[in-house]
Amino acid sequence: MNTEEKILAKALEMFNERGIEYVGLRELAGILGIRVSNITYYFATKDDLVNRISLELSAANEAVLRAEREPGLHTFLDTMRIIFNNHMRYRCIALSLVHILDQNEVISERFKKTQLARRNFLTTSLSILADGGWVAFPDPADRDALASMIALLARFWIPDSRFTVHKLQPPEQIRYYLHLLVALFNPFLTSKGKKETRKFIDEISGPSDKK
Amino acid sequence: MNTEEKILAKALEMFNERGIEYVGLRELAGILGIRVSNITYYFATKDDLVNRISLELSAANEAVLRAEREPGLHTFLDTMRIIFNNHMRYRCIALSLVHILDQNEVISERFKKTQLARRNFLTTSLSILADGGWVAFPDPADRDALASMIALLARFWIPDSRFTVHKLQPPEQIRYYLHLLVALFNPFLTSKGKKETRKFIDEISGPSDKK
DNA sequence: AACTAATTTTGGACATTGTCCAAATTCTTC
DNA sequence: GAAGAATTTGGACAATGTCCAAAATTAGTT
Repeated sequence: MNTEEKILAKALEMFNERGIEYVGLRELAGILGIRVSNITYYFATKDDLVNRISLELSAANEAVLRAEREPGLHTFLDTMRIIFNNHMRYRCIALSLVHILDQNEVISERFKKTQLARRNFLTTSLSILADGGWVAFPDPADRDALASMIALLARFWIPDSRFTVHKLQPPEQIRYYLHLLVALFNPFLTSKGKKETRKFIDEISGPSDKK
Repeated sequence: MNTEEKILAKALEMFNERGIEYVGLRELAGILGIRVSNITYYFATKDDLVNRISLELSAANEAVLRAEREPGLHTFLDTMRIIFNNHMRYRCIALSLVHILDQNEVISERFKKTQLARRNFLTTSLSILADGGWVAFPDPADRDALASMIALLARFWIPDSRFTVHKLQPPEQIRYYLHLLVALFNPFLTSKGKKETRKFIDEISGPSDKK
């Protein structure tokens, strides 16, 4: 592990724990046993460091979305589960998102593209799910509203967990919001869709609830 | 208008425009034609200033929730509309909420109480709406999920508007998210409920769309 | 009107932050 | 082993929020 990787790893760890804004470069350098200017050699500004970390998150998420999987509601939910796990691993980014986008031109531009791609993924996914008979939207506007709400949930469940379920452990927080995601689908599920959501719910609550 | 009020007014204006973190005390003082230490005389720390502003928002919202109004879906939606307007007037708070709560013990404690109260308001409101026949929840869990999603929407529509509809003017942004709020109710509306949501939609889109 | 006490305002200092740069050190390569 | 590139260092800089003693202003009392 070279210096650059050490910096990235420790920075992510500390940023997640205490928040990007509250970790000073001098403290980070101190813990790593190096000098501040050694950090700025690899990352000219703190923003660059944050940018790199957020690039890692983007890469992880894009890998998930690029993966070809059997279509269906279960697959869709499972994809979201993996994305939620990524969010948790890089939660410092989600927690400072507004702040970061205000400040960081590079991330801001990339984020806009990401948002468009995610929106496309969502609407096409929902259309496929409707065509395949997993869900049914009485009103076409229901589909768009669902897409908007899923996007909102995916974007803000991490900050929301600070207020709502912050006493829970991370795995339980993820479960809570995955349940909420399923609940969003609930009014539109066909019996075929219900079966897959039940399976999904069983899977995510299984590993820790078994006795 | 005394010095304290001048500081509060100009601070809110600048915080809303550029973000709390990006307005320095020296700049604020400069525009007001006073010295920095004159600000710290009234607000010992910047946090205290932010705290006061967020207190104003809380007071405005609590006044809305305390107001006795005729029960019903239309009243509920209209109450949310007023709250959304308050959020817009104090949008700097919503935009830095996570940041503020991490940093500011006083606001953080008060916020927890506010969240509980808001949650109570939501669940009892939804129960009343169900009892009154405006909405019907096939599954009792639907009601809780709806409450959670409304809470999420109310908490994060302002930051979300940065990403999604940030090219729109504030009034249109509010309309967009009020439509989303109505869409959340959509699957559960009775015909009685449908009538009131239609009326509400007409009202909020009327004033600017009339030709 | 004059004096006193309280309130308000000021100028300057302080520690901390991210950023920057020239010099010193270490590592590669031939 | 020497030359050149890559890395690391120490110290400086401006900007920020915070703080304090002194000056200026205002309010109240005789």
